Amino acid sequence: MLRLSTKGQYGVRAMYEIARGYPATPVTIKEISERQDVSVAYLEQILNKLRKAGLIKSIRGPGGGYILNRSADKISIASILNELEGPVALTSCLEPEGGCVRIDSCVTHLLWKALGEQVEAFLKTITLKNLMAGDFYALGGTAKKEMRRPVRLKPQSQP
Amino acid sequence: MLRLSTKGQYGVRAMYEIARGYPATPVTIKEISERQDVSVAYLEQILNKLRKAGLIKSIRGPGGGYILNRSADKISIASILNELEGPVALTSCLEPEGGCVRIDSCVTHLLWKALGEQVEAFLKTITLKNLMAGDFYALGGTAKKEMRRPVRLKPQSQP
DNA sequence: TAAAACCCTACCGTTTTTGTCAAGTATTAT
DNA sequence: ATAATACTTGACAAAAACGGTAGGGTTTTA
Repeated sequence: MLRLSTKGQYGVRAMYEIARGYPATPVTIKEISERQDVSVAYLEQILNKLRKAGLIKSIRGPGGGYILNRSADKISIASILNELEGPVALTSCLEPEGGCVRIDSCVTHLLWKALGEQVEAFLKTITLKNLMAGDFYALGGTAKKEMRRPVRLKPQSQP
Repeated sequence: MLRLSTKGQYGVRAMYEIARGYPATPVTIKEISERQDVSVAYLEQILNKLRKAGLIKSIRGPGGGYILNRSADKISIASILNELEGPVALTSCLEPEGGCVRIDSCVTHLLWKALGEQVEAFLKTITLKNLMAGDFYALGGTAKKEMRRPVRLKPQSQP
């Protein structure tokens, strides 16, 4: 469940490559394509969106390519995915346009909302810099035990 | 991004209705259908899976219906969604069968893995009982501020 | 002025989702 | 017994989303 589209995945990986050239070296689509094994045409679509969103800027002509529009520690994974896949909205009710007729009677509404916020908060915390530095690996290792109870509910009355 | 399928959504809502009858009153598909506004035929598919998974059991014949197989505080949202949508796997790499060729070189692999674990942990914490009791609303209200930093990364060196 | 490189939009095959339909089988109240 | 209730199962189909491809631009610079 909860699959991330390839667009989002490729987008983050592309941003990673672009970040590696920052601030001096523009990275071409072709280079990204080769390093991350994604077609040029598909990358064009993805990078176009990211450029319009102001996350990267492009330099045309020979010697051109893409560079970050701000430093890597100022670009969160959330901001990348938001542009490519829209905001986290686990149900159609929670989409910006809304449109849920039964919010009041819907028991699960707040559940999905809370989960969405949890995810968004997580992704906001992590930046391209984290991804590059690999201070990320802590999550898979030492922090694992901690991660087993990341939720703050009122204490449950369970024996 | 990250849409939950209707099967998962309806499944949780159906379980909620069944939980309301626990332990004395079997709840019929028709009742669930009316209360949650989901077609009987579709519910049949969903409840079938949940029954095979041992979350509920069915009682046939007149007066029959579905009842929980164990108490509501022993059934997590995660267990429901897992049966209906499979485990959280944000990328195909992370599916049980695996199949990722480039794990070593994939910078984002651990990121998606960590996020998936975060989500799963969240859903495991919340039970049908929480959903019914509404001690859930804390998440939308008071706990909101807390939820803005649910991630435990090593402190980032950001000024 | 030509090559490098980005820019844009349309389209299309496949898969997944979201169900419906039809024909069962089991159980029990009467 | 038997009719009514209710679950069980598998096939199938419309519609949406996904995952790209194709092919034509435009801009910049060596």
